[in-house]
Amino acid sequence: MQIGYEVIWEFVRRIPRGRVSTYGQIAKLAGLFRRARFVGYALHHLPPGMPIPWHRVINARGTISFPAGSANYTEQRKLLEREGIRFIGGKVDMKRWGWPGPTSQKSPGRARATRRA
DNA sequence: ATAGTGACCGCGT
DNA sequence: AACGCGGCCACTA
Repeated sequence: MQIGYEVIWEFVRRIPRGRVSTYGQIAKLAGLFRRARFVGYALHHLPPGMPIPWHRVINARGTISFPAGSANYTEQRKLLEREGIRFIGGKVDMKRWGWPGPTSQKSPGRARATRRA
């Protein structure tokens, strides 16, 4: 259970504040192409107190993977909204808050003329 | 060693 | 848009 998780945590740590990534994307960045589930496992085994922004990782559908209403769900959503991420119908607009990748680090919100109100 | 279970994903109804 | 299904793979019983 040692090796492997740390690599994933490292990438999760790079997700900028106010943005979100997906299990699949993190897996891809870490060189684990089809292993999104492994990323979920890595976060599940994340030691308490570790300075890793685990809450910035959600699933590809733009929703939180915990059961709605569960303590974990509430916690993760609170942390994300605290960073300015908005939920619409329980979903996050990945076009707007999705993290492009390690190279790009633009700030959301002010962004594009995606004439969203 | 086999079978079941997940903080998943993407494609086809 | 919501659901179902198969693919993935580490971990546990």
